Amino acid sequence: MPDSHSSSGESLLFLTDEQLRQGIEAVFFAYQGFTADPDRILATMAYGRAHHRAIHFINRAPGTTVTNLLSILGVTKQSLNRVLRTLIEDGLVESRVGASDRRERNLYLTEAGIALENRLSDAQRTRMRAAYRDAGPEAVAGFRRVLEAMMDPEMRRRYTSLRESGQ
Amino acid sequence: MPDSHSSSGESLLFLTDEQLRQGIEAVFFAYQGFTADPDRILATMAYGRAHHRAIHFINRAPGTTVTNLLSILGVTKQSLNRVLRTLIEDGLVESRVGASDRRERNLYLTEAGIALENRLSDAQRTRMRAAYRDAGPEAVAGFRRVLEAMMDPEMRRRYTSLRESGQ
DNA sequence: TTGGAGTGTCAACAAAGCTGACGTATTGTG
DNA sequence: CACAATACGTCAGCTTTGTTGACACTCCAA
Repeated sequence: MPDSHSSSGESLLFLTDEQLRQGIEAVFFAYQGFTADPDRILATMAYGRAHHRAIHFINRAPGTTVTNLLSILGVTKQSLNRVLRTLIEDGLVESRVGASDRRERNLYLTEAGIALENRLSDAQRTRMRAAYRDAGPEAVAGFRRVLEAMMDPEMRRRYTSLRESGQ
Repeated sequence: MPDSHSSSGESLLFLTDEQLRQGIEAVFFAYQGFTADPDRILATMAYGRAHHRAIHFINRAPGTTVTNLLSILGVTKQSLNRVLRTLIEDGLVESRVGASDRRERNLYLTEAGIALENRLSDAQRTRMRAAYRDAGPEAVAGFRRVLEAMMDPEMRRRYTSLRESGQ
């Protein structure tokens, strides 16, 4: 994309360190809010954010493999495995031996897993819905555009492909 | 709550669960990118994200008290104290007895602390600057508006007052 | 048949959060 | 002045979630 702002003094002014700092702080405070509601629910169980993330992405891409989940979450195999094991033991996640490649494990949420996922994402969606409503549609489009630009290229690729498969 | 969008099909469509889910995932992936650069720098020292946050807000509001920092960061006194102690021992932060109320401790960055803060926030600002540039000024305005709406009211208050004091 | 990929697991450790309890100044109040 | 409350620091112990390193097993493909 050509730089359509190079002739705009406003655009230069916009990128002062102070403006950038405010953006950084906004991300920090907003992320606190973003995780607050699921965290409250998870705290009543023996689960944490790591469980939430695993449940979210298994729900999002049922049948996903462990390796794929690892690359999305960006943690080590050992760390994910600990979380996954408790979820399987508790009957929230099912691990099926891969059909074509039997080394792989395809992960699925059980009924109970889906129920928890709904509780968690309902809470999170409610906040997002309210924020979107307050900010308005144009703001949301900009919000999404900046978030996407903030991602590492690798993660943006994963995000984009998830988005395409989801709809 | 009255449905203020009943006359706008587009607005209703906008708030589908699928759209909200995409926003949630975008926040997750963007936050990975957001913390990646400082994390890389901090990993070369004996520091982590907690140190970064403390340094950031002490720099932002020099002379702030411990209690104030606690409420901004949303952690316990014990947790913050561990971080603060190492920063003071390492000569990055100075703790001065309060002038008016001598129970308080006013926190300041030292020269070395300022130097580290600059390294860390330069890295983070560079990414934000690039994202802002890619997305464009209107997108940034929307970005900021949605982030603010996502915050807990209490945090939004703190964010707003920081913003005012900063400029 | 053999190398390597995908998976799981053991052990040990670190960062960073938490609760609870306690001590010490200092300040404000009755 | 006496005493309660506030601000801060600290000790001890625990949890979650991340990390390395090592090793074993299964299975696919050359």
